[in-house]
Amino acid sequence: MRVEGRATKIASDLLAHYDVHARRLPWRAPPGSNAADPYRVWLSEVMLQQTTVAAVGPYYAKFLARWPTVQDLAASEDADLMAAWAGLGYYARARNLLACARAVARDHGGVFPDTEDGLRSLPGVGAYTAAAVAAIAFGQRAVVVDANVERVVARLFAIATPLPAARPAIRAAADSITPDARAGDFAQAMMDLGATICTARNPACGICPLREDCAAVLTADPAAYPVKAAKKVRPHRTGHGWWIERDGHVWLVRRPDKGLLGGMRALPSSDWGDAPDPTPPIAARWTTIETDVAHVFTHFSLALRVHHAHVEANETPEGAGEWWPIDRIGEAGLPTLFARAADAVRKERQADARN
DNA sequence: GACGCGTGGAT
DNA sequence: TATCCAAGCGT
Repeated sequence: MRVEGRATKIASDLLAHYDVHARRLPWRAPPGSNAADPYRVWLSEVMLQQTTVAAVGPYYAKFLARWPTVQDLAASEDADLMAAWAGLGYYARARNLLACARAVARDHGGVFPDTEDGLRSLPGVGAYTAAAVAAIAFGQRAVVVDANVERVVARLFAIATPLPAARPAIRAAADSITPDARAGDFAQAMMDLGATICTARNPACGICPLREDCAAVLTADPAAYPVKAAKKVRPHRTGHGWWIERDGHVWLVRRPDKGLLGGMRALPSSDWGDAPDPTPPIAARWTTIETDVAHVFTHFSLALRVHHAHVEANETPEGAGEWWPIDRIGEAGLPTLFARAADAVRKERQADARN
């Protein structure tokens, strides 16, 4: 439900600012053109979920060069896709990206649905992404609410209810200021504002184009919005990983599709539980690296104890896996935790070689 | 609605 | 150094 007056002023103020100050981003059509490619918009939106623009940049360029169309992506091998995504995090996105591309290719003739509902039915496309693609790629009026919009709207309207309980009110407020025309530009303008001016910490209210529309700027601390519930403390866990080497190769496994680092290549490892002395995947003369690999995940921090050993040419650990050439370890697509473990082994080898 | 799910940069 | 934070989604 759109309310005339203040809401109209907010949209026009913001769009006028956007026309001059819009960030130039690789996935954005040039100013004045209506050439937004749904595939590119969708690809960028999925990569940008919970991920910074700076981190996405090189991945977006790599993906677009390698898979220029949704059909190209749909035809890719799972392992290639997962390896290309390695390092970007939240790997369920990569699995859903491929599932979505294949669904578009198979069920929609290679053409993305142009409605929010149609988009919403695709794997990995939630409320935010469906609205963003509908607005940005198809020019439809959709209420696009991400963390930036939540913050900007909570401040514009000085919404004091803590998140996540405030979400319905924030969404209604966002709906009230979303214009019928240029909804895609409006959404991107809101996100630009949140990323560059109405930032989480130290917002630059002095140069904000919505300063005279904002309720929070009249308060003692605009940055206090949105109010958030207290966070839980992050537990710490210890795990073990094994570097099994044989004739210039290392044994890599593929992690189960569900759960942490799902579907990714990895070193064999223990559960991240409390098992003090887990059983190695193969009997060998193990050496343990002195310094654990420290890594922080969203919901726990981990100290990975890395063990390494050589095995004989006829030995192979039980279960599925592959001998991967160590001089091409960079191409294995290891997630960051295991890439660091591999680095730790390499460094120890180099140190040993000097002694 | 809560929880699980990565990573790296900024403060 | 520790904490916060980033264009969320699926269960």
